[in-house]
Amino acid sequence: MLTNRQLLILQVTVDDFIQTAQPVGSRQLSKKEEVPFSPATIRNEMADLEELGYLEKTHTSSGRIPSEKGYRFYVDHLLTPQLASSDDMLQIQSVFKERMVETEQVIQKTAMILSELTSYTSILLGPDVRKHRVKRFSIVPLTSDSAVAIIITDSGHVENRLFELPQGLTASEIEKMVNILNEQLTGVHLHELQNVLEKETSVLLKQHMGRYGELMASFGAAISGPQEEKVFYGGKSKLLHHPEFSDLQKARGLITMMDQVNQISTLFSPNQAGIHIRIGSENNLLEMEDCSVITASYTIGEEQMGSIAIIGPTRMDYRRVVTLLDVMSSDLSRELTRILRGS
Amino acid sequence: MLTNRQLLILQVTVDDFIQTAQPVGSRQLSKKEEVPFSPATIRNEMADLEELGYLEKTHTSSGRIPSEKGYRFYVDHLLTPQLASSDDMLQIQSVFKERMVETEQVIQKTAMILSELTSYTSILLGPDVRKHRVKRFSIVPLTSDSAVAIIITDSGHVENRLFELPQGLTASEIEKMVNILNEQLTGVHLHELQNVLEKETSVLLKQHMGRYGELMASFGAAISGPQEEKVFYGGKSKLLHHPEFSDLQKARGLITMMDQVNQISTLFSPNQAGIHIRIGSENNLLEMEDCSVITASYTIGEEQMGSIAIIGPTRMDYRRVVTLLDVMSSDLSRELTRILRGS
DNA sequence: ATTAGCACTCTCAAGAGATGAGTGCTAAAA
DNA sequence: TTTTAGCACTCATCTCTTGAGAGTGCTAAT
Repeated sequence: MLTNRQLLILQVTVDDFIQTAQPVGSRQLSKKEEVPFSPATIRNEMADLEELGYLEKTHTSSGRIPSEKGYRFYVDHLLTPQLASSDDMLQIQSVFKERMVETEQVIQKTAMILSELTSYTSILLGPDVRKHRVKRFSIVPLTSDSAVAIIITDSGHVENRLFELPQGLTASEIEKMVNILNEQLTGVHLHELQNVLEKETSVLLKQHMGRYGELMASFGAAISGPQEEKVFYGGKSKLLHHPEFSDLQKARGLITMMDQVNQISTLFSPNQAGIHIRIGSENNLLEMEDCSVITASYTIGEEQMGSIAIIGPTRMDYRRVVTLLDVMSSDLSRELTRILRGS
Repeated sequence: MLTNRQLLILQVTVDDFIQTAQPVGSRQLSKKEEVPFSPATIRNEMADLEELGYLEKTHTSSGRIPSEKGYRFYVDHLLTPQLASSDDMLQIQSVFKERMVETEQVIQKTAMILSELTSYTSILLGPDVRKHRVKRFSIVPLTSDSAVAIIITDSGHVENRLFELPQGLTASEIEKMVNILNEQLTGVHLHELQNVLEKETSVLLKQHMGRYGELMASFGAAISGPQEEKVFYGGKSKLLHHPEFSDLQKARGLITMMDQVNQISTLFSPNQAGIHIRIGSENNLLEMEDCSVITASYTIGEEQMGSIAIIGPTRMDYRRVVTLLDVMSSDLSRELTRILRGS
C-alpha cells in the first residue's frame, strides 16, 4: 500500500509529465507548492516508487517517467472527475446546433470536433447495422439479368446490394417476391435476416416462385453479405504532432495501422456502457505500444449502438479526454435518438 | 535545342536519380556503358544542362538532381512507352478474377493493387453520380414526421436521404407523390434533378398534394443535397516509406492533406481522357511540392465516369506508373461496364 | 524522519578534424 | 575544335572531444 506522500508524488509526477513530456526530476518537483518536501526526500520516495514499478527512468541519471503500471494506477485511483469547461461545452453544442438529419453527418462531425478539442485522433464506429430491424424491402431490376436489392431499416439506414437475376423472371414474380419478403421479414433484426430467410421465408417463396434455387443463391448471398460497421475518423494526422511520434518509424506504423480497418476493431472493448481505458501494451498491438485508447459508447433509445474512441499517446491528458468523451457520448446519443425517434 | 549527348546525359541522370534517390555525379555516370564519355566531359555537359535549368545541385559540390523543368522535359520527351511486365499483368488480372458485383468493391480493390504495385499512394474517384440517371424513386416513412427518400440510378447506385414529413400527410398521398416522381423523373440525370423537380414536376405535385410547400422545402433540400464523388484510397502510408518524406514536417503535411477531401479534388485535372502528369508545384499545393500526380480516367460504356490518380514523390518511376495506369484504367473500365451493362 | 552536500552518471550541443564525393577550371592530348 | 587528365577547392557527413546541465544515489548531519 502506498503512503499518502507517495500517492501525492506519483500524482504530481504523472500530471507534470503529461503536460511537459519531459522526465520529471526531484528538484523540479520540490519547487511546486503542492509538494513541500526537499529534493532529497522526493528522490527517496521516487526510488521507492520505481522499485514498486510505478515509475521508470529513461537513463541512469534522468528524471522519472510513469510506467504503464504507473499510468494504470493513476487512471484507476488518482483521476478525479472534472466538469467540462464552458468553452468546451460551447464547441460541443455547436455540433448539434445545425440540426442535421443524417446520422452519418452527425457522427462525422462529432469525430472532427472530438479530435479538434483533444488534439488526438478520434475513431467513431457507426451504428451497428445488425441491430437494426427491417422496415421495408425493395427490389429494382436494372438489366435483364441484374437487380439491386434494397433494405430500409427502422433507423432510416439503407443497405443495398447488386445481385444477378435468373433469366426469364417476370416483373410480377419479382413483385410477388417483394411482397412476401416485406410480409415475412419486416421487424426482423438484420443479423437474423439470413437465418429467417433460409428457415421460414424460403418455404413460402418456393411455393410462389419459379427458378427458386438460382434466385436464392444470388439474392441470399447478396443480402447476407458483410454488414460492417462504418468507421469514421477525426484528425488522423493529429497524432503525428505529439513528440512521441517524431520517430518516423513509429509514425509510419500508426498511419499504416489506421488504414487497416480490421485492426481497428480490436481497439474497441466489446460494446459495453461506460468509459474504458487501455494503456500501451494493453491494446495488444505492437504499433500501439506508445498509445492509449479511451472508449465510450453511444446509444439510440435504450440500445448500445456504436462506439467512440480517442487514440493518444500513453502520455495523454486522461482527465480531459474522459470528461469530453463522457459529455460527447451522451450528447451524441441524445441527438441520434432525436433524429431517429422523432424530435 | 539540346544536343543528342545532352539528351542522353539528361535521360540517364534522371533515370539514375529515380532509382537511387542520390544526387548523381559525373564520375559515377561515366562508368555506365551507355555513357562513353569521361567525367570531365560529362561535367561540362551537366554544367550546361544546369544553366538551361534542367538540373540542380543540392549544394555547391554535390552531384546533380533533376529540376522540375528537368522532370517535365523527361516526361514529355524522354519517356519511351513500355509494356507492362507479365508479372504485373498477372497481379492486375487478379483484381477482376473474382467477378465481384459491387462497383465499390472493384474500385476499392483496384486502389489497393495499384498502390501495392507502385508502392505509391493511389486515389480513385468513384463514379460521378451526377451523370447517372434516375431509375426509380421510393419514399419510406419512418416515423410520423420523417421519411427516407431513395433514388436508384440506372447504374445500380442507391442514394438515400432522410427528410422531415409535414404533419398529417397520408400514406396514399405519399404513394401518389412517389408515382408522380417516378413518372416524371425517370431517366433524368441526377445533376438536373433539382432543376426538373422545381420547374416541371412541381406543377403536377402542387395539384395533387396537400401541404405542398412544407413538403417540398424538406424533400427538395434532401434530394438536391451534395452528391459527392466518393474517394477511395490505396496505401495512404506507402508514401511515407520514400526517403523524401523522412522529414517529419513534410510527412505530416501530406497526411493532413489527404484527410481533407476537398483538397483532393484539386489534384485531378478536369475529367478528360488520357494520362496526365503534374509535377511538384504544378499541383498548386504547398504540401505537394515534392510530389507528382499521374491521373487517368475510366469509363463506363462510352462515358467518362471517374478518375484514377497515383501520388508519388517527384522522383517517381514515371515510366512504370504510366504503364500500369494505362492498363489498369482500361481494365477497370471494361470490368465496370460488364457489371453495369450486363456480362 | 528529513535534509544538505557531494561525487558521479548520462544526455545534449557545439566544435574540431578527417574523409570522401563531387565540382570548376586550366592545360594538354586527340 | 573537342575531349580529357590533373589539381585545387568545396561541402556534407562521420567521429571524437569537450563542457555544461540536469539528475541521481549515498552519506552524514540535523
